[in-house]
Amino acid sequence: MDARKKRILGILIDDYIASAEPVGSRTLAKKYDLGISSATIRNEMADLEELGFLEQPHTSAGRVPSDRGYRYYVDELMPKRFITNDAVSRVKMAFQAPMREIAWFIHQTARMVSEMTGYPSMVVAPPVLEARLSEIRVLRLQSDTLLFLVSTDAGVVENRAVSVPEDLSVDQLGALAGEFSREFHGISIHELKDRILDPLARDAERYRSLWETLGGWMAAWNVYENRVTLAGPLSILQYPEFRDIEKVQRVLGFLEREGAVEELLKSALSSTESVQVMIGQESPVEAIWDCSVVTATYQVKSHVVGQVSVIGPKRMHYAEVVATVELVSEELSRALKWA
Amino acid sequence: MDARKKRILGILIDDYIASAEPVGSRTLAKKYDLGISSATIRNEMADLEELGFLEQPHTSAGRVPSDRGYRYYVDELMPKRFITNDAVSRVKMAFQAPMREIAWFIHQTARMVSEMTGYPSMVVAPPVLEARLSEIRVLRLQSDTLLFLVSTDAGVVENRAVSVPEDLSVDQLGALAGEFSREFHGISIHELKDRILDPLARDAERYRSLWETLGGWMAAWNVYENRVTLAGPLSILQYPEFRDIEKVQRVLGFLEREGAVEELLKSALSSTESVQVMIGQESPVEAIWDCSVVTATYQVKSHVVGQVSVIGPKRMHYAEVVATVELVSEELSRALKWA
DNA sequence: AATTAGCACTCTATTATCTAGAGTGCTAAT
DNA sequence: ATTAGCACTCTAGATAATAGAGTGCTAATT
Repeated sequence: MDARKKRILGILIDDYIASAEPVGSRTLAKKYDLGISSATIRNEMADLEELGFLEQPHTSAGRVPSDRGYRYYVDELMPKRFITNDAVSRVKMAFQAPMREIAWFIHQTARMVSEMTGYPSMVVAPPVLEARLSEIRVLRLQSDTLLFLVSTDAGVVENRAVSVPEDLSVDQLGALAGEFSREFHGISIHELKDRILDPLARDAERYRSLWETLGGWMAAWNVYENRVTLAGPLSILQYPEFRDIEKVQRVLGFLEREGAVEELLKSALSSTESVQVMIGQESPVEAIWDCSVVTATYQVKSHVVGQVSVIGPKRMHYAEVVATVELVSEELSRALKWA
Repeated sequence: MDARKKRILGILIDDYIASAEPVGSRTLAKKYDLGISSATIRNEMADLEELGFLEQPHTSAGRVPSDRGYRYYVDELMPKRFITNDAVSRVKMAFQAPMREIAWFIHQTARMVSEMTGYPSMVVAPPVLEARLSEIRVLRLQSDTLLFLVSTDAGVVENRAVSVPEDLSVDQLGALAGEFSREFHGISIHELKDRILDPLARDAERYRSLWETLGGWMAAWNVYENRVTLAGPLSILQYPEFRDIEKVQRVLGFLEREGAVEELLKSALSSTESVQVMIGQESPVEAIWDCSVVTATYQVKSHVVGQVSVIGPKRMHYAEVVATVELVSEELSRALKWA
């Protein structure tokens, strides 16, 4: 791999990323001022193909990068720090907005990433079910409605209005909240769920119907077990590689399947790199073998708690996407510091 | 329009809804036991075409319902109360789950409707910005974090954790909340926003930085100005009329455009019918001229506050969709009664 | 008078065939 | 080592041919 080969490979991939058309030697020679003829480029391209960086859709077409070619591009060739000041300030701004429930926050993040990159984005939320309870408060909203406010070490995760048939006084409410907080402090929501659902684990006589209500509430809480938010799935329709409806369905079907994306992104957690790129068949999931996935992790208290991810055609604008995803995940880590 | 014509029209539309293929006289005669020959059916079909209920894609193809044909089908021919017990219990169940923020609730509703019908669903949320404030509570979450809990006559709409630099005592907090509640009771969130953002309208000296924080919060609140949640947009990909990516983009592009759907559905508000069907070119929006939209309104305190809507190809399973949308909107009205 | 069988006609979707053009690899000249 | 030249390959797109489904009309039948 001499410098000229690298140069040609880099330019070819850039051109292909921009045009989506197989790149021929003549085009390359004419369009870019390489100082060598198309014949020479042809020879180099033949070498690059032999090395496995390029492939031909068919004998008389131009060349297209192989998975390995993209890999080399991502690791060695692509421009770094490809991000505008506008983007940086947009992201910083977004995370200065006041806090809300985590689910919503994650949702907005995914939207922003998708909008900025032009590809679908998946964001994995922190594992709320494993957060430790710090406090439970109970407020009276209306005569027959209580509001439960559950704080954890990951912030306020949940609040719910619950209709309670029993008539509890203000004092009783306070006592109830205190009791809850004491009894459940430090356990995870996951455990809380089990405890409340298990009739043996609790004093069944006091606040009977309240317990039952809470039980129902908890049982319905599995919404949260899906930690992944998908945003902007339709943006892939604009790319010519997704002209084929079948392909679109295969990919988007996978992305929409609950849990599937979470599973996929787990395989990106092992790396120590802050941003990881998964190209084509490097993915364990066949449905997305002609896609690439770029994933960054974010942290709370220096523990990885979630991921910010982008999916698109292998012909992806890697430099920009990597930079964006990295920026967002960093800012997200910062924004979650209050947790 | 004698009975036989109606029968033929009804069967033809049912068949076309199921098959997506133009229906010919021979097919009709063979597949359904009408007791008349294909020639007779041909004559009837020619009449129905002349009446404007059917049209031919080209001379030697079968017939396809026209907008007017679908309209007649929806108004007169289609089976009523087309809904399974399973569906009914699913919906009732869903609305028994405990309450959460309205935005989330609406989101879940849209998802359910899309899943049940197999078409994209749009749900218009109640106009939260116009709800009247009933109470504001302020809690301390952590030493430097306050939680604002805003109740309105449409329920708990919002809660936000806000970092407050000032060190307020418990008493001060209570006083603050009381002051807020008194001062702002009965005004809309819309007005609240204006008031807080206007530095002249308030005593600038007390809680200065708190006010500023709240101002920032309010300024960012325009998220809520988009009242529409879209769910399941990808489901249209499965229908053969959306084999064409261009068309998909045109329709989904419209659905994703903020405000566009809200605008469209406004035109369905005038009717006194609980469910309204908009067929093809009956829609004011050209982008969805080969779609149909089924919309039901829901109420709080017998005021219409939002809509539940489904969009799909004109060849839509109207009976089922109408029944579903009606059921969901009724249950939604019931569930929101606590407001 | 309504229905039906028969038939010529129309139109599309599919398949087969042809062609231009872009790109290649190889060879010989620079 | 590079490049010009050239024969060769393969696809995308255009054109032509064909089968088949469906129609409308007419004349026969009930």
